[in-house]
Amino acid sequence: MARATVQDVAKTAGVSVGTVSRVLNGSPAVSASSREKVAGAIRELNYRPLASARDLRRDRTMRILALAKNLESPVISEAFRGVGDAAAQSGYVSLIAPTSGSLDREQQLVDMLRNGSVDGLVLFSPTMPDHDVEALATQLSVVQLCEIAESEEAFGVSIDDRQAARDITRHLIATGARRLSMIGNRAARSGRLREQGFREALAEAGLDAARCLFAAGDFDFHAGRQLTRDLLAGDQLPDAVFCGSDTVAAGCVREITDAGLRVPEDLAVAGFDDSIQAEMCVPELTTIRQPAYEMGRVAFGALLERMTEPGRHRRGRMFLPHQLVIRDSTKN
Amino acid sequence: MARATVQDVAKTAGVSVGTVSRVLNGSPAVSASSREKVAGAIRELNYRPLASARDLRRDRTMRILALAKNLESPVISEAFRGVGDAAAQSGYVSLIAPTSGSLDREQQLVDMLRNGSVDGLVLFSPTMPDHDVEALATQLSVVQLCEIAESEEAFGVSIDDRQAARDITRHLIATGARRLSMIGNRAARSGRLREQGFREALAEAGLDAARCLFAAGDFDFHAGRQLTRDLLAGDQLPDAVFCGSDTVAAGCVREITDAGLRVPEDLAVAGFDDSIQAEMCVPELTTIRQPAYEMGRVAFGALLERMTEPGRHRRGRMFLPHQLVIRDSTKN
DNA sequence: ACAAGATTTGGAATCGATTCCAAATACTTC
DNA sequence: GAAGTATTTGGAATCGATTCCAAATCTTGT
Repeated sequence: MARATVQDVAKTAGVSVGTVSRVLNGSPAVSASSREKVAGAIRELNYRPLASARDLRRDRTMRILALAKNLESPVISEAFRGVGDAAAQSGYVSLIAPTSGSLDREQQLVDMLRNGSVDGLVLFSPTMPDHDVEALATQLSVVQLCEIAESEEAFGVSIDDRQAARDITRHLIATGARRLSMIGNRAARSGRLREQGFREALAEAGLDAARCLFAAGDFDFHAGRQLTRDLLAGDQLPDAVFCGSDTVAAGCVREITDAGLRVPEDLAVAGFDDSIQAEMCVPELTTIRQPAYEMGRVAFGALLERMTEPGRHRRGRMFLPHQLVIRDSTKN
Repeated sequence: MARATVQDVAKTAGVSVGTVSRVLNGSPAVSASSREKVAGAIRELNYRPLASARDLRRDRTMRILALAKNLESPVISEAFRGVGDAAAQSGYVSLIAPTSGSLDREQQLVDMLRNGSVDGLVLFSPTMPDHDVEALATQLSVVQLCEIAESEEAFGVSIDDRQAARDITRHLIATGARRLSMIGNRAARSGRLREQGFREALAEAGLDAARCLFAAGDFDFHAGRQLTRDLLAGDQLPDAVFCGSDTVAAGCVREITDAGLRVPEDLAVAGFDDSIQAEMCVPELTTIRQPAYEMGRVAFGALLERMTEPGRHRRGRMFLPHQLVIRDSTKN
């Protein structure tokens, strides 16, 4: 059996297509009897309005899409829950797709916004250059989340990564660290800001950074181990390491422990994100908590504004407050 | 400026809409000169065909959707990469959405298949009852991945969870365990199969299960800790614990270690999935590796078949081979 | 019972891309 | 250069839901 159409429903209900559509869309200008007849026909035929026809006529889809390099990150996952819940409350469906860091894949997905497959886009970790993000955001309904391009025009929601890194580095210094290293990710926008904050905290304490290492490829547990191994192979050991993520910090702690050193007595380690990894680690990690869920809700709010009020176009970045979470991987 | 249409392109190119469409779709019946003029107009107007209009006319979207309870699971994430890569090779875009275990949310997303927003559906961990999965799969293009409903009609790809659990339990027994406990998840279809396999391995060795515990809510690190705490509070300790996931096993190991016992000397612990958690754990976990990426590819293949050949409809389950990975959390 | 007003209804036009058919043009071959 | 075939083109019909307008029906007050 082929799919039933609004015509079929009209025929079996003995009314016109106009009336069927009015029932479908809850128009008040329908008599109770018509409403019933239509409802009956819909049930009988198991009818569903075809999305493409509706979208074509209405010129919107009530769908949004989020793009992220990968979906495993707890922060992204949590932020996307926030987006999804806020979206649902406004009648939108939110979907997500991983780009795997491939420009082609990202392009293909961004095209879904260009060709009207979705009404809006949330960018978690764009692979395209900042300039392209800016161009895209000025033309269409786009909001950035977590990783924000350097641009006056595009709008984005995140924590103040620089300040957060400064806060946690200050904490390391306050607990007695004097030779601080960092394991960072210069490939990420947020990673560069965190490095900045780290260096600022050192500068304000009149300290110089000990050897800092930056990931070449992935920024994960294995990278954390490898970079820490390199760090430990150096001639003078640091007494604290600030890692750009909890996962990397977990690798760092593991490598230090395997080398027979103690955390935090010999080396303090700090992470970032307050993901479950921070709690799984032994000792548990001092880290920065991001209000990811709330960031997602706020980001959707801005996107909704952008989608529904063609005039308005927010710009710049919006910071939500982060929180320093002190655990056993740093001295007290 | 409003969006350009195929009409606009036709006008500026000085050809008919038919010709524009033919160029768009790579029809060979177009002269080189027309092709060029159209290409020029498209560039000039920055034209993109509107998805809803195209989809309406073609009666398909070239999009598929995957649903999972949550996206953080490394197995799901990896399997979805497989789906995505295979889909891309066939010109499909694949999206994913988390249901958070909410029936309403799941319903809303499944409706995207019903109303033609997508051509096919991949179900990772349905919240709806098996019976509904079966009904859905017989009517529309659906394939299950990892978690498979008990149904003859619906098709699904997974490992043989029962056999895998049997394999790893046999390994525990082979290394000397005699009092085996399990920390499992009866809420999941795969969890029930794993419990079955666990019990079968015990039975064939003539052993009785020691106290087994099952999660009430989430099946995560914290649940693993809590359930292990309960287990250790019992009067007679087991000498091995089989956990239904690496994350739970990590919680289990942590709790055992914190209680001053040693893994594997006092208690051996086995996980499941071979996620990164298994390597982050100290000691690293013996576990079962799932060929998640390949499972994803295979699942998409079946889905494609279902979407394009209306007659064919695979049924039953397809198993891909798992692998026992032996690490330090069990004796050798 | 009739006019004026309110409510409900039918049906055609519309959204934008695709496709089919017939017409037009180009190319062979003798 | 004519006849025939092959290539290219224009344009109308189509997909299915929504919406607007005019017509029909129902209320209400007198």
